[in-house]
Amino acid sequence: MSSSAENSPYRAKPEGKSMHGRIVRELGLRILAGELAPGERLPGEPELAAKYEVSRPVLREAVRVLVAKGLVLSRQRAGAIVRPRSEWHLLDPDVLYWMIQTRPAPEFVQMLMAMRRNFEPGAAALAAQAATDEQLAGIAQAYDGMVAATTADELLEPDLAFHRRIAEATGNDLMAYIGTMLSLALRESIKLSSRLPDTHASSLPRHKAILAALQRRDAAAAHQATVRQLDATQLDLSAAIEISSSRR
Amino acid sequence: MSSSAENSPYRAKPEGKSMHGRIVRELGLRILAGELAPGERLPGEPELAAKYEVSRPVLREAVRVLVAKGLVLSRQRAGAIVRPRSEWHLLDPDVLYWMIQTRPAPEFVQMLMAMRRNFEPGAAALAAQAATDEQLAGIAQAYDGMVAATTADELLEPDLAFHRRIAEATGNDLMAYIGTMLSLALRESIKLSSRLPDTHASSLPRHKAILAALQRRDAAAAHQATVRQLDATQLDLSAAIEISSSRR
DNA sequence: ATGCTGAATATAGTCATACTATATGCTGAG
DNA sequence: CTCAGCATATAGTATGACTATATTCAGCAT
Repeated sequence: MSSSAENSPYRAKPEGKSMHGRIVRELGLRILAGELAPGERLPGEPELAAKYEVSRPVLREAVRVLVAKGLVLSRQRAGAIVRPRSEWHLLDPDVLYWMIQTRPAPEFVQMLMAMRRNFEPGAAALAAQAATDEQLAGIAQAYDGMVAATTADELLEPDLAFHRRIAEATGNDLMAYIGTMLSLALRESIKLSSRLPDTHASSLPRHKAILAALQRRDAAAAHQATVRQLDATQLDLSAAIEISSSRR
Repeated sequence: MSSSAENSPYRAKPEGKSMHGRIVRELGLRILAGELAPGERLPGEPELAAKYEVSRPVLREAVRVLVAKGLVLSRQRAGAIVRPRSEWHLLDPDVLYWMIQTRPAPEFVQMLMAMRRNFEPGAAALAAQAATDEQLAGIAQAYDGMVAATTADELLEPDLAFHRRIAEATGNDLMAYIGTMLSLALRESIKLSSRLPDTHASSLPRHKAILAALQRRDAAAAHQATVRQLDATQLDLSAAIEISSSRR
């Protein structure tokens, strides 16, 4: 309002996205970063609206979204307070995204890998039993995309699709959702951290083993092949973390 | 406005909760029930506001929440359209809750059980390695609560807490979140469907085996004991479903 | 006829202001 | 010292107006 405000109240500053979207992102990141700690009360609506240079309705819409994601609790008279971490909807894509950006990458990747090791083998086993022919074809197609990739960068998307589609092929909506979120988290983690060494040559046969097991409808083999693939990934990651920490 | 409207615009009709909360619930349920199908465009804001007898800002806050949960996509000029099911945030507590209320119970419970079988054994194994003494004490306390229960109803909460706390004891926030959502889903499913036969006597020793393995820090045993407990639950459920379907 | 350009239009997005409802805290009476 | 009732701060709701933008369609040029 005060500093270099335009004469028109409708200054066009989309600044990437919509007004309320911008505020959701800023407040969400501040909460995830711990700058606004659980139990803490954030400023009143008029104050926040002034700070972000938006009207109160827009500010309220932003707060509503944060409430919807479990980050804050808004009560009359008391104001909006940050909820304890255990109440946050960590598997909301936005919350997950903010989490990636505010946590030490190695720690977060380790958490992701623990999730994968506890999720993907069983998902593959289920997919071996439940996948439709179309879904198997989709997984095979993702594998083909991996084969066609010539750089680590080109490998990323087909690789993610391969694992995500296996989760979808379980026929279990909740598992498919988890697969999608893992895929999202991995993508952003990798984009953010330094590139991994080229695992192209070593990872292809392991993925092929998973695909073959699925096509044979061999649940046990699919389980085992996925475990092996994750073990290999874990080793690659450990090496990469080793390198980046020794570089520092 | 028209039918039996009060003279004051601020008619006190909290009807359980806040205005926008009510609308979020109604629209969310209609979407989950398929009454508003993916791809379908829901009425414009002024129309919806009139229908639910609220002001447009309140209606907009409700739509924002639905957007935040991945159920709808709101674009200028085009209006708000229902997103495909694969985009919904199924592990959002509200979405999960609406899902429970709009899906055939047996089908949903089967999906939940598949999730549990693919999640809890591994979580227990991790908890055996990572749990703090306080967390182990909390799990033991939940077990004591199960022992103290005299009815199937009293058994429910300690039982849920037992499994949820194991997930928390993995030290992995994402797993803890999944444990919380599973707990929520199980509670509501059970409340909604007919009570299960009294599994008190048979379930106690199996839970004790899990607890003992955790206290011994024996990951393999914790894994195995959890698998056994889930197998038993699966049998109980199959029997219960058998009964309720033959009754029909 | 066909493809392109630009104006009309419908709809969500934003703003400003005013008033209400309610939880909290304080003050005074018992 | 306890409790009831009032004052107050803050979120909740309402109204009306204006803006921004994507879509659609008409008119023009090719």
